[in-house]
Amino acid sequence: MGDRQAKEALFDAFGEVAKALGNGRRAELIDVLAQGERHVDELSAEIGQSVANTSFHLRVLATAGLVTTRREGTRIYYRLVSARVADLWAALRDVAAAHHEQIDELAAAYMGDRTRLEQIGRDELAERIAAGDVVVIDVRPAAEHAAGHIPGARSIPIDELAANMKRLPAEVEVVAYCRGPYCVFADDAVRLLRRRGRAARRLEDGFPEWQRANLPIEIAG
Amino acid sequence: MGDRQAKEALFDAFGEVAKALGNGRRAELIDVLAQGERHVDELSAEIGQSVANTSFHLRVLATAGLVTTRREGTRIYYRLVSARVADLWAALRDVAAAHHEQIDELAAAYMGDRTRLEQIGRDELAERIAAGDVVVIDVRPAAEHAAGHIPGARSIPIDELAANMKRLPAEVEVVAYCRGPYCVFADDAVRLLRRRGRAARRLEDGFPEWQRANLPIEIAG
DNA sequence: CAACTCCTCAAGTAATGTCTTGAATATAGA
DNA sequence: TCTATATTCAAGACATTACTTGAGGAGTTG
Repeated sequence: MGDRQAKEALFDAFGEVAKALGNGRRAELIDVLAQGERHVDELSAEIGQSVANTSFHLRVLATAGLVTTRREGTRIYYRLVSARVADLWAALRDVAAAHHEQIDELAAAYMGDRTRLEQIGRDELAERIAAGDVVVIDVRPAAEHAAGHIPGARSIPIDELAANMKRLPAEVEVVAYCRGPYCVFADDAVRLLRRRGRAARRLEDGFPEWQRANLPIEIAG
Repeated sequence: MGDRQAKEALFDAFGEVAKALGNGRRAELIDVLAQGERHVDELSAEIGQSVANTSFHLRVLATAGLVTTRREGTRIYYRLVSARVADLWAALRDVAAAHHEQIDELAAAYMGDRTRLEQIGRDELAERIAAGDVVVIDVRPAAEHAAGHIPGARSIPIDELAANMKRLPAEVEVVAYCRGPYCVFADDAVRLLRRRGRAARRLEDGFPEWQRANLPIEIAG
């Protein structure tokens, strides 16, 4: 007790959890799973890897105690073990963004120029929803909307936005949201809407952050 | 923009930060540095590694943007880049403790039996300090006390406690604290005090958590 | 039960991580 | 300037990780 070997084993175990997050593909998986459960095939497409490799990474995450599974027919659905895992992911992202200058450049390369993109805060959006003078669109894939979304938000995956734009009520501001601060869907949606002359902003961050702020959510509606 | 390659680069960068924490020795370093700055020689003794290897691990942490340095004469002091890093470390520890059953066993092997060890909450301790009916002892190494401590706490490193016990005022409860939930010093102190018939409890968690709870601290007093 | 879908497992390879040893650098003090 | 101290750097041995390919297991459907 209290000796070096036992201490090493304990801290190695903490390290194992960090190591599980220490791979870009696994980080992407956590980011997607923070939206809700998904099956392996979808996840594999999401991170652009083979199913075998995706399965391997998911097992690493499961062994580290970060994700768990549920079988439904031939499909196996993965989900985060708890909301704390999403908290950990957010903390990691925040530290990385705050102290790793490179992140800014990489984010800019991935997200494009965001300087002219206006955002709306969570609390303000909650008020506007209550007042009813805003249309909220969820531009994530339909499966993520089904797994949980902001109350009243319409599911219009980014790929389908151009075709469905006319069905949005006129003369009302549109707020788009997606997965989080590093998700491009909402940015793309706002740019598209503005090009077509609509008033549009993106919600700060995304759905998991809305949920973590204890704001109301709706499931499969 | 928005393509897979850019997304991979961004998430790889997040992964790099996690990877920096993904080693038991580096996790120990973060845990120690959460107490305040320390120089390489001390850190090397703290994690039981060669100075060269410790220096290597510190450079990994620095490259990941988690720690930074300050030179003073021939010594180089390392510290966490910001309080957010301590938050990240706490989030990691919490997730690990909550979901990785093995942690419980490893913690028990390292910490010993804690079932009979009473703790006192932060808020309760703050009140008791204000009321003046408690003696608070900081059983971490003196360097950590010097880098920041709970107001009024006496520095009595665990090695020196047995020799200094008589100097503690009689008939007053003693509260010991150290580095955090996985630090053995306070446990050892409480066990020693109780064996000698003193009323003693340990503070829940440790100094970094006290600081993160925005309770008052004192530096080099 | 045969064919199919979805997922996991095993083996292999190239790349990366950990720790040791010994040399090199930077600063302080005689 | 010489010496001592504190830290970093470089090279190398050894273990681990990431991804591919192909086979195998589990459940469903005809």
